[in-house]
Amino acid sequence: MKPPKNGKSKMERTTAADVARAAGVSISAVSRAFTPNASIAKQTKSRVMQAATALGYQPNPLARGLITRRSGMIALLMSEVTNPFYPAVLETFARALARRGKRVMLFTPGEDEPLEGLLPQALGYGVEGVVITSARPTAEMTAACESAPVPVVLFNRTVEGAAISAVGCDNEAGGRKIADFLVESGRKRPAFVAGLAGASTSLYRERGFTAGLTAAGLPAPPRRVGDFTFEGGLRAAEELLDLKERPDAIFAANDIMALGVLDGLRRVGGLRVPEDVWVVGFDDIAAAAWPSFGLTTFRQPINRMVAETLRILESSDDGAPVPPSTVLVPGRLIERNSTAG
Amino acid sequence: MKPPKNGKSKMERTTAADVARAAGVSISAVSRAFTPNASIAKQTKSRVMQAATALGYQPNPLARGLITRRSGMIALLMSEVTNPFYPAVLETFARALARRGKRVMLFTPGEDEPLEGLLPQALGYGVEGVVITSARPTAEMTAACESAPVPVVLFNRTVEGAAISAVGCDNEAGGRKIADFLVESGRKRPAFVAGLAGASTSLYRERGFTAGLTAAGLPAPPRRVGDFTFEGGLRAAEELLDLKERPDAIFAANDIMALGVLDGLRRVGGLRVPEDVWVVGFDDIAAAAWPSFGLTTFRQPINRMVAETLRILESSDDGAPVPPSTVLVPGRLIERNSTAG
DNA sequence: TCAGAAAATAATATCGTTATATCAAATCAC
DNA sequence: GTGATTTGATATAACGATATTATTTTCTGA
Repeated sequence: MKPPKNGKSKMERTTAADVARAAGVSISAVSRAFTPNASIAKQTKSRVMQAATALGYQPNPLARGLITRRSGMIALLMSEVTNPFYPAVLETFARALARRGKRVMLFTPGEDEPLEGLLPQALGYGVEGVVITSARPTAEMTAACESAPVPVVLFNRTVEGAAISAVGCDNEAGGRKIADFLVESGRKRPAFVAGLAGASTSLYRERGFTAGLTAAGLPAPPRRVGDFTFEGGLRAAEELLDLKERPDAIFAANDIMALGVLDGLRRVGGLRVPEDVWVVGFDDIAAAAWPSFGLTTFRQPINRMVAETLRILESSDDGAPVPPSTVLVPGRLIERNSTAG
Repeated sequence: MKPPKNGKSKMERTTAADVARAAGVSISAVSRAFTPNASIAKQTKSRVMQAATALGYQPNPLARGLITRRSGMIALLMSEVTNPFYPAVLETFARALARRGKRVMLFTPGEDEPLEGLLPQALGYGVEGVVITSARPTAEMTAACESAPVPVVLFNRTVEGAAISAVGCDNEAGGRKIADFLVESGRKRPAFVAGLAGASTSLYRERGFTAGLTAAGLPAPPRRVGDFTFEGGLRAAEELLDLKERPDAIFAANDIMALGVLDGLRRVGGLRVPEDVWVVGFDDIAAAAWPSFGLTTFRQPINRMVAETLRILESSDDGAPVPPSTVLVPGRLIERNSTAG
């Protein structure tokens, strides 16, 4: 049994009152010392701060949040944590917020918990903003978002006609760019692998892709659904190989499916990439750059997307509601070995 | 401009007082209605609940947490979110906690933010427990953990001699098992790729591995450091190929490095796996099962590890401190195509 | 020097809940 | 039917901070 380092092992929390007593000032002074731009004399502030650090004091976010309605937390509603794109998003958010002294509170629905319940819960915690990623908002949810007392931003998805801010990559332009790239490189029979039905990202990427192909005089591409998963992509590739006219290029709506497609073509179909078939993805996750894959893909600029999201969240910081805005940041095509442009 | 759906667009939060008024009872009654095992008449409770759902009331976790010291949140301290093993852990925790009505609060250090600062912050939010994963606790931090007013559990790592609970896979047994497997299959020159220096997981896995080899009369394996990253594994593979005696099997301390090793052997070294060299990893992340890799690996039973962690966190639910315990759950070897046992 | 403005401090109300003490009513034993 | 015991409800005091208002001190300029 070693003695505890300082007198109190299960330490009582030190409160503002303790600091005030130690510094010989009022509690209000302590509060003001910790409030930026508050009216306080330099000398008083330094005395308070000194006492505070000596006692290891820092304001209790709960108590502060109760009255200010600001908890220093941003809620992140995320349901598909296993697609590597989203952990990357999560990390970027966490780091960017940490830099501002804020924290991420993660809300993931349980097994068959509906997403709707999460928003009120998050609001109950007094979060200062809500970011919804990788979850298809339902109609009720849309309404709830619109009347939420804090800014809500959809990340990497949009809801047509709803008054909710959204930040994303320009998916349609991305799809178009990929189509143009394939057409210019002489591909004749491109195919498409979609994600989940109803997902706005998959939808817009397909729209741009198809538009590009038809603009070049090619027919609308054959399509399969891959559910945004590796296994789904693999299955889709197998199915596309059974077509009368085998595709000479496959664009999958996200990278993880594209990797599945690649593996399906090589391991199951016995084909070579890119000699026999080209493969293109969307996202630019880390695995896309691994030598085994060398996946050509459309990079989503996560950093900028996160920065724009935070900008929107902070733009109504003083409570004044701002009109919802939609921001589309441009991405770019990263060519690797799965194509030979 | 469409009118808001219900009377109040930026709705005032409905408080316990509102519900009390509506139900014709005191505020205390409302509180007791929401407290399990509280002394309240069935009839009163149902009347309160009815009014509550009608008004869309639910207790404010902040206010509740302020006085009860229980916020319904578990803090997760995580620094390496990009190794796919950890998002899987994160998701498992989030789902398991959601099932109990609790939430995950994620604390990720900023760029060069020290880990020490996170623990006090988390405690300030009144979290009911802290799980530390993928972060090497320093000495100060260890002390802070020991005197924390809520249970702290190290997930997938241990600190020797510290009075902190820890949950992990039996890393030493895993390393031993892999050594035995390689030896029995006739491998003569196994090598090892370590993670970060000082990481307990890498250390124990290596210890078991080396013990198994020496028990079979083989020399201690040549080793390289791979920093727990794909690129590190790739580099380590290149270096191991330059040895006078080329290894005929490589065990990497985690899967992501093992995949890097695999790719390095194939793409850079021009070797075949498993014909020329065997590769074994540790974790069993999703990518290990992809056809391109087919990585033989030691599966960490995430579900059981999470369950044990929560059990420890909850065991001192009533405030009574419980002695720290260390739980090692067994994993198992998953054989795939990167070995030919 | 002094009135008036500005700045710094202090005192008190408040955020929304639960804990505690108190009291009234209902139940029980004999 | 009385006194002891349980049950249900209420009122009030926390929890730990900030907002607001009131007060004091310091500064400014004629």
